[in-house]
Amino acid sequence: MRLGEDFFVRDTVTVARELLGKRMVCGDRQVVITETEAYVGEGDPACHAARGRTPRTEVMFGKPGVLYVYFIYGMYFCMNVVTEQEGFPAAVLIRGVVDLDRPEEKLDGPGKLCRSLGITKDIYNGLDSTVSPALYFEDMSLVVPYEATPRIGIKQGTERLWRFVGDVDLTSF
DNA sequence: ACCCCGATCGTA
DNA sequence: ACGATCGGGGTT
Repeated sequence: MRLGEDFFVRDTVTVARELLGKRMVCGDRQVVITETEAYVGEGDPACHAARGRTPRTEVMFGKPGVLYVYFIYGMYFCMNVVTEQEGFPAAVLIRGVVDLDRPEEKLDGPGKLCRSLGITKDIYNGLDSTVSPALYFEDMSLVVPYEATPRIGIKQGTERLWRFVGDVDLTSF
């Protein structure tokens, strides 16, 4: 069952935690989410929208469930899903997944998973995952133990434990 | 127009 | 721990 706007419109930290163990369908690829981070509004110094609305961060202010894909370090893309109500800029960064068909293939790292899944800004930024056939999320009633840690690669806001690393067990699949 | 640096990755 | 890499966002 596809995750809809009602799932993503909630508190970002909750959505980040609950995305662990959810299935992500991207074209013919099926992966399970194992690592996420929450970026929450203009009061979060690590959030791209911390300094207000800009052309890049526009989608973060928009509809929950829409993808925010950005380009970084001259060579990587990173993928987020927008959360909370329209007008409040927040999103969950997808940092790690495992391939359901090749569980040994760990796609750990936001740049690596976008490269492997072919997720680029020009095609995927602004895509609505609640209606798009190209990329969407599904519940798969998987219980995932997790730990919360500081977010990776940021210099401000490190005191917030908004990175979630799941211990995903796929042996029942 | 342009400068600077990043929500990274791979290797050491 | 650190260097590669470079597009483009944010500011001038």
